[in-house]
Amino acid sequence: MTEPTARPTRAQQRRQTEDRILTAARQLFAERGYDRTTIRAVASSAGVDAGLVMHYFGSKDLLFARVTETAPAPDVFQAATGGGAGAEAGELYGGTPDEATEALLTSLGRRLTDEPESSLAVLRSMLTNADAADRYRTAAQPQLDQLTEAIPAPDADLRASLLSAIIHGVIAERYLLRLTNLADASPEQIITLLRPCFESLTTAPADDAADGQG
Amino acid sequence: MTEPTARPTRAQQRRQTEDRILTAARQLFAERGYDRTTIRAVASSAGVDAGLVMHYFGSKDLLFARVTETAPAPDVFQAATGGGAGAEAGELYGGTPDEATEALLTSLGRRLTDEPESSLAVLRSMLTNADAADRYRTAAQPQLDQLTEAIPAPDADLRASLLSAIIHGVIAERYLLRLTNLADASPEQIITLLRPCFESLTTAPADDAADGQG
DNA sequence: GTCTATAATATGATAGAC
DNA sequence: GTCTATCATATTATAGAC
Repeated sequence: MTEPTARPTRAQQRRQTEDRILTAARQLFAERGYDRTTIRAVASSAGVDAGLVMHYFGSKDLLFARVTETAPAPDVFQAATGGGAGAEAGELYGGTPDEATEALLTSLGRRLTDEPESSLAVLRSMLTNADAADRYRTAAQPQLDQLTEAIPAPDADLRASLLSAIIHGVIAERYLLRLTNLADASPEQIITLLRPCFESLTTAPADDAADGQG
Repeated sequence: MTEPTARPTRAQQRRQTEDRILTAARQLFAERGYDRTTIRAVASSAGVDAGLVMHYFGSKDLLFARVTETAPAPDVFQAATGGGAGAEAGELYGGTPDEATEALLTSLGRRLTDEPESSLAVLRSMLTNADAADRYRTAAQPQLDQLTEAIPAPDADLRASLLSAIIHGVIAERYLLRLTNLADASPEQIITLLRPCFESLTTAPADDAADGQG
């Protein structure tokens, strides 16, 4: 029992090093994508040896999985439900089209302010890495379900997919391609310009809503 | 002069083999992206040796450049101007917002029907390859300029960028990610759903148009 | 708990044979 | 004009030393 709380235990030490590695990996995967990020570069950036990274995470695939599994699935209605402790993340919310629009815009506003690096790692890699693509599909599905639920139209699923694709394009060009107009614009500017666009997709024409599945 | 036109000249033979290699490369770059496409795989797919590919194109970078330089820059107003021999590709066209919307939708419709593989090669690779990213920026610029010209608003450049980002997202999810809803939808369905969205971005509110740059 | 040494493989590129 | 052989390098991954 020498120095009961002074020095970190081996487990704490390991956890700390693991975190440094994960942080370095997250950043590099987000900046360069899966293929162009090497174990060596991650280790060097974390100030450790490449062998240690392998020892802790087993393989590059598993390291990438650990980095991207922490990516928060964007909950469309997180904001609309007040963001309190009440609503579960996966819970479906029978919102109106207007609520869906505003919730989606709020969610987009957060992402335009500060998109998590783990999400950028997925977005950067998903066109050339099957695991990343799966991760994206899985993460996007609840959002798609929520939107589809809220859109009163026979083609609600396609409308939801278009909304998702639009957000994908905007985030990709702002953060990954860094096209100047989109990278420099304020979240508010973008939100304001996209609101009518989103409204048109969440709100179906009157006859469409009454229509059949054809 | 034995058999003046019967057998192909060496130049013709070479050109033919080059074309086979380019076709194979185009397809593989579009399917797997730059990094995951190997010279060996291209050669094998073209039915030749890897050394020959290097001999003809010099390097992998140059091969990719040859594949992607043939990607047609989408001209927004190609359709609106009648598609005849009159308008140059780079010529600016002082269209109205409504004309811009319809031209952009027509252009998108073509791409939703049959996006060229050389464009897909660029789109697939541009998040992880600087050359591909430059190619995309260069190809998108004329379209952005045309759109900005046609949108009567102080934030016309941001509106144009958003339109471009939206198209990018839709094309990427349809062809590269192959998300089912977007991959299965008909061009007409997508066009119809996006028309109001595009209209809202090309058409500024009345006071905005009269406003200053603030 | 961390690092060194090395295996096993794959790649872009080059030189030269036929 | 096309292919064989090879170089030089870089990577993930493993085994074992300290």
